[in-house]
Amino acid sequence: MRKKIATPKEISTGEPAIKKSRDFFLDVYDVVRQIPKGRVTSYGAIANYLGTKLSSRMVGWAMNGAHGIKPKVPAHRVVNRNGMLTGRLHFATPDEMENLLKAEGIEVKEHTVSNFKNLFWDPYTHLSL
DNA sequence: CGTGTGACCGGCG
DNA sequence: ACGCCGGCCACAC
Repeated sequence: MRKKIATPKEISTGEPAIKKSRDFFLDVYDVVRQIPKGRVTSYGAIANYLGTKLSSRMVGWAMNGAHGIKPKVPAHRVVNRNGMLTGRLHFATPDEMENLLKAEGIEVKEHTVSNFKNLFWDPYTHLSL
């Protein structure tokens, strides 16, 4: 079930979306949407699940366009390998990401998810190929 | 079509 | 522990 979604450019410019989206983006969004509430995962884990574990940066790029698209993409549940909220500055406000996580019962200190190890949700494991 | 950049990651000194 | 470097690949210029 993959529909056409806009690229970060198209979204940021408020374009009609739907043009030449990459399946990669869609796959990323699908995975992110499946992250259970109260759990988090990393860019690398998603990339790994999609078979392109060396392209974790693309996951971040995809998140860049995950804003305001529908269905909602819980981008706040994606952090880097250390549990750090590296993408927080890309949200409406610098605290948005942190607040969303806290609202789900996740403790955040110093821009880092506490007990990240336990809350980590690996799509490669849970969505078994 | 070449170059630079990035919400990353793993490896190496 | 810490910092640097290379790889990946889509996109903007």
